[in-house]
Amino acid sequence: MPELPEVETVRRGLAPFMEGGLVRGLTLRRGDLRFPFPADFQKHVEGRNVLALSRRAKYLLINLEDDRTIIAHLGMSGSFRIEAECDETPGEFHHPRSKNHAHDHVIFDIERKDGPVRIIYNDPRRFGFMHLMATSALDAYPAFAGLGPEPTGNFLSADYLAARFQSRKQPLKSALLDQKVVAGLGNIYVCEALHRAHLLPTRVSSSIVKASGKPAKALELLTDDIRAVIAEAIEAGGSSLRDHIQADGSLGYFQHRFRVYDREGEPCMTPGCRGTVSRITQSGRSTFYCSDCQK
DNA sequence: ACATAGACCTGTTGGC
DNA sequence: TGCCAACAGGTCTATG
Repeated sequence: MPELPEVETVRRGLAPFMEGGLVRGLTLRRGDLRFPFPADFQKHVEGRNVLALSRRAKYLLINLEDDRTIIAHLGMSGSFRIEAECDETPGEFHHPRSKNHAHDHVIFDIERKDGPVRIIYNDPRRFGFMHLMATSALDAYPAFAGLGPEPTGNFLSADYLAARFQSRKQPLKSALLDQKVVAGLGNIYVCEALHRAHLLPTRVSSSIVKASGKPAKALELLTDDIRAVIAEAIEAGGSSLRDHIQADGSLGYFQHRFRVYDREGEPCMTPGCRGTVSRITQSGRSTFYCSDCQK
């Protein structure tokens, strides 16, 4: 589920409940997710205030006082939800019936001026993980070394991509999935961006760079489309927050109409295009595209 | 440098 | 209805 826009939505949803709150309790329902939890995880976290929530690529960063930051990754199936205290029975929390509580692995009990809240991390497949770093040493976190620029910021440009693609024979799909090229793109949004840019996912990356090393027009368009796809998805996440947060407290899953992803056999949505969406496998992942309007 | 396959896990879906 | 294979939004490792 979580590519950059979903993680950003989770961050925005959690921030009002966690920032400025005190972690009264941290409950681990098992010893590990994808990796073991940090040694003395509770000891480092309990009794500390949450200063801020931020995000890098698909990583959620929970910054605590005393130079500590929790680095959380949601893997494929991780999600957070928020439970408020019941009015009638203080100490009890609202449990949405729709949720499968079997995979509630981590519980943050947050103390706030307006009452306690419970933040629950649920992850059926357990590909997610949580690590702990000194905030002052965050840059030394191995996964952050060599991470590409965020598609939301100014460092992603056609010139930058041209430099990265210049000698790449990799297909565009693989190059864009590489977190060292652009941080935060995943299978869905790469498919969507390439569809918007009318570029075949199988196309050799260097083919959209001119001999001079300057970006071809196609790469200029691709850059804009990556930005647009991500920005729109973050927007969609924002509206889903307003709609869903009261319903069951879940964060991260939101309705978003994709133009190609998971639409195999359906008509291409490019205006004027009469093609049909195809599915192929590239490096073990499904790729969706239209062979009529993507070249 | 690059591609592919497999690993980690459980849940959902679609075909028979 | 049941059963089973295929597949799922992410990374990491090993192997060619």
